[in-house]
Amino acid sequence: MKDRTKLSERQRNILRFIESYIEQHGFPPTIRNIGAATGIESTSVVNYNLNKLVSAGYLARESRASRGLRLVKDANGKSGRRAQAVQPVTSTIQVSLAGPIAAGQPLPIPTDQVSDDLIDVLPSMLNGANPSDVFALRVKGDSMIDAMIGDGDIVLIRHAETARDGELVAVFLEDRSEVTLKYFYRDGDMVRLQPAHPTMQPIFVDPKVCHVQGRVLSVLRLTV
Amino acid sequence: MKDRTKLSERQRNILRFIESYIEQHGFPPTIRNIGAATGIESTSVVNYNLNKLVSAGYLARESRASRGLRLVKDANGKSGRRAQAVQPVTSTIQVSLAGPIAAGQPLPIPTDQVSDDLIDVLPSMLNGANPSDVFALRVKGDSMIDAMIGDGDIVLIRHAETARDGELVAVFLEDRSEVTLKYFYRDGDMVRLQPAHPTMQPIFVDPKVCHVQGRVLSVLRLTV
DNA sequence: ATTGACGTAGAACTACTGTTCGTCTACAAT
DNA sequence: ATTGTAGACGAACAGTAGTTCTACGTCAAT
Repeated sequence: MKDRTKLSERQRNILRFIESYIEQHGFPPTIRNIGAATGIESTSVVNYNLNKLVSAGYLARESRASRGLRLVKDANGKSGRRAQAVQPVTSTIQVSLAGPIAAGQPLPIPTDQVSDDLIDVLPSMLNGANPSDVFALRVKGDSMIDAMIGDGDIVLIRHAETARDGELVAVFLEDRSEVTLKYFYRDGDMVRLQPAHPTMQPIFVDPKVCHVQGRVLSVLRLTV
Repeated sequence: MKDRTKLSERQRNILRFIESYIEQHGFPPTIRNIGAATGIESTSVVNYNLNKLVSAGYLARESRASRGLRLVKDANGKSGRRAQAVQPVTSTIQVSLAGPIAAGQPLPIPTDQVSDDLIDVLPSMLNGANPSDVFALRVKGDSMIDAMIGDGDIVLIRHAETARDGELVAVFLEDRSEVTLKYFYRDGDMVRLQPAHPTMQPIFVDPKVCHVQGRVLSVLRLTV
């Protein structure tokens, strides 16, 4: 672990100032704020020392973002966090959380509503999908239990009209007029919808009456 | 006290976004950040709503300072929110991802190993648990399918020796010498372990031979 | 003496970001 | 129909703030 004594006087001052500034204001200072407070005339010098502090593991910076500073360790070297050199500053993505799935009702189109609940998800849960194509659905009831999805689970779905074999999709079945989540397979001229539970029988339907609404990217369950 | 219902949907979204942004980044978002996240095209509209939030007592702004925002009350109207400065807040929490569950093998103790895989999770998935008590487990095989947990799922578990009724726990069963995930209930002198699937029968075991390893906080599934 | 690493300066440059302003719509009151 | 208000939009503007570049001095190693 880096020793605090390796920091120069200036760097300690800077660190101390950032801490107190954040405490006072609720947001970090600018480079020029720091300079003024620590008697450094040149912004480049502040910048230089800031970068030093980053290397030493005390700070994280967001490039080009004004006030893009974050304390990682305090001036006493306490971090409470592990090695932390590569702490990925992963940002989360907000996707709209549509109301509970109601049987017999097609899934909502996410691009329309802007005003419903939002949840944060990790980019990794989107599997590379465009965030704007993705929406979340809170599952109500146990009708999806065959797909190992239970009451209260949140599923992330990427809008799609088509599906490939083996994908877990949300499909609207005309004859039952309901939406369910099933594994999708083409089987000759028909579509086979396979529940996850091995003891359950698959459903065979005509592609004409089976409308794929989207593909399930991931499932989130908080067992509260 | 101002009523939260006086805020428009947009304003609530904005507030929520600011909160999560600060939590993620350690500093507040810009007006344009907010707009992008809440679907507002115009900076002036964001500015307008920001001022509304200030009047409503949810925010404080520092004029002309970029990212000059500070939360005064959170979106639920709760103030007393600690100034949120000194503690570096990281967006995601890293928990160690232990190897696959192997039957007959007690769960590993997370505090020991430092060097195994880490995964990022959202703080919200920890349900307030202390991150250092939490570890992740990748489930192998379909033995947990009764608990709606399938092959490849990742479960977040908080270490615990005891459990309360209704909690989904990881238990080590001496007589079978295996670890499984089941819903935990005390039933007289015995412990009833209830599978999630309604058609499955519960297991009754003696508390002496049933060791709770931890409580499942959440389940994560990426349907790749 | 020469070199190179390190810290410091100053200033110019570019980008980022808050502010302002004219315009537009919807809706209720006049 | 007219007016007023709240909310929204987009573009332009100006102030703010990070980055880069050149230069200078110190100090230890060569």
